[in-house]
Amino acid sequence: MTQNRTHTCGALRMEHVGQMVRLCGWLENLREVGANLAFAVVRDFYGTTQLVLEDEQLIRSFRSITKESTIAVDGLVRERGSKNPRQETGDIEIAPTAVEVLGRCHYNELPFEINRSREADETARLKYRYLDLRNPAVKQNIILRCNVVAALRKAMTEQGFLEITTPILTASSPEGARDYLVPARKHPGKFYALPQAPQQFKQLLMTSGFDRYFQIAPCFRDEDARGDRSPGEFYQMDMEMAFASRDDVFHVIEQVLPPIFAKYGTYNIASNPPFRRITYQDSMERYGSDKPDLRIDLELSDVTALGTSCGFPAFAEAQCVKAVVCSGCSLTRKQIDKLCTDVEVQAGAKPYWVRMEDSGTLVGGIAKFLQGHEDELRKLGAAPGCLILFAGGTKASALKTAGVARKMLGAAVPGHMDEAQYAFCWIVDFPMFEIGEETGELEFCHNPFSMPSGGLEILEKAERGEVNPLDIVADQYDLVCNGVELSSGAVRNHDPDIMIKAFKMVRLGEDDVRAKFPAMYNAFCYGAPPHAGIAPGVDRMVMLLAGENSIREIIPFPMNKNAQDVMMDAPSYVTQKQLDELHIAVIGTHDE
RNA sequence: GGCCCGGUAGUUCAGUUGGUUAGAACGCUAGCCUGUCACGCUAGAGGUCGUGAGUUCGAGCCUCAUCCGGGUCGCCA
Repeated sequence: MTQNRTHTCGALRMEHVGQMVRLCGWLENLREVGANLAFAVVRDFYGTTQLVLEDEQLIRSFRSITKESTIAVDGLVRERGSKNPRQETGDIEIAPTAVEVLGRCHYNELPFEINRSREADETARLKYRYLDLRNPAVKQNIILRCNVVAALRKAMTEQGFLEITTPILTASSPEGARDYLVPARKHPGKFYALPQAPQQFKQLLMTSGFDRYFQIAPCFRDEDARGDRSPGEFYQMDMEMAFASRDDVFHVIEQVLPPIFAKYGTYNIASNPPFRRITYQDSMERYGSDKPDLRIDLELSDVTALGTSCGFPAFAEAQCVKAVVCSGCSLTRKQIDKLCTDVEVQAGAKPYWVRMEDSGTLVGGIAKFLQGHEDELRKLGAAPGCLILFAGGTKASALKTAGVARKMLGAAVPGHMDEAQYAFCWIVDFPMFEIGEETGELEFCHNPFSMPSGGLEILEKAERGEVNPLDIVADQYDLVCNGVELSSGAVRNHDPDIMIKAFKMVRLGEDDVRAKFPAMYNAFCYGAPPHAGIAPGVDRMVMLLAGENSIREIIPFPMNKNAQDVMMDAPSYVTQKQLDELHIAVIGTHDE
């Protein structure tokens, strides 16, 4: 018996009735409904097909095959006696004449039931990921990912971008995340690093004249995981354009992403491009976050004057007090307290609350301090039936707490969030510098590659004391969708003079610039084009499109939270011979 | 690294104030059943209650320690 199948398990329809076919796949189920009648289900990548067994001999052979074994079945396509409208092949069934086991499943109990694997323990799913992926619902996310990556490649190529691969083994970068290091056998004591991003290579490509580059780029960062952040490695749709401005980058992204979201997404796009642009400062003031979820219709109000003067002790010394007014709130006192506690867990500070009764009087929480201020609150939108949350403290703390409160209120109170859509926006004008928490000195806020808005001139003004360095913004931007930071990008600083001046602001000299980014600095001294780029995260994009909350659902072989591959048992110990070759001495392990 | 939640049958979970032999569903095994499709019915097997110590006449339950998992904050130029 050869194994060449004539059809897949998702292909057969009424038009095939009467044909002899061969199907290959996994034996999913056997239902015996009588002494001489049983039904089996065979599954492959494309779907499932029902087999009808009407012969005692045949039923006995199927009974002896463990579920999830792979089989080849020859048989006649028949119309079903009773059809199943929920199955794509539900009009037909196969009456097998022969069955052959191709790969026996050695276990009659699996670590979890294939079709219910999403409910199973996650460690078991990851350990037996090859079984988990047999579940059509799990598999579908991987197919989605493949389609999205293919669509990105196609769209970028059509926009005139070249996909160019950059090295995986490269130099450790001095700033940013922790590097993954690879010992260099031929250079004892030296290490390669896996790239945190192809940042420097793509900028070097710009100086070479490849003026439209992109890459589905693997990026490696040794930082702890999150629900939306896989440990270790992730992919970005990295792109860069020469002789280009911020608007050119926005235009490309607004051409490329919306059709992909429209075609592969679970929801509709809230508004057509161009996407709304919100300055960083505006976003922080109005949403308490630099990645606002615009599906929520709530905004923050500044109530610093009221908060510090109303007599509420916790706000008396506050630098800033923010309020979120949420109309139509039917939460019970218990639910409000729970929400405030949840906000505290995430934001580090607790919000305070009052509710406006139908009569217009304030009750609950800090109501007694606000009595007599009802008119001021009404100006912020307060109305009978509304809940108002207050957050006060340092400006950063008040914004963060109010921002988290806004998100949680939006999710908890019906009518304030239309979940079933994709709401995009650009966050622009990020600050260039900040006062470091540990050093108390001026530091780069994000990355030093961004062009300060105003160029050399603004830095010189800052140097002369005419401009506060903290007011300088970088030509840097984020693409945000539904409260998820999809992407970060910038107009790059391609001018060595401006670079040196920017580094000087944070007390670093030309030597430091040369030492930190030798290739890029040197290259820029040979005539560099102005350039700008961005790098949308592929994993997060697919996560949004799939409507998943865990990044692990859209990665083919994810690691667990502790950066372990429990299926492959990585990381693992290596032999002494391997260590010797690499000139590595291990001085201690956790297992000892 | 901090904080929160969890760990009981192959799987998902319940388990009262600390009190007899630790339960259910699904799965598995056997039998019955001629149109099932989450098939149905009957019976059965299956448990170091994460690990260690403690309190107690008695611990799945209380205390301490420890391991593992998830979430979150720190971190992520």
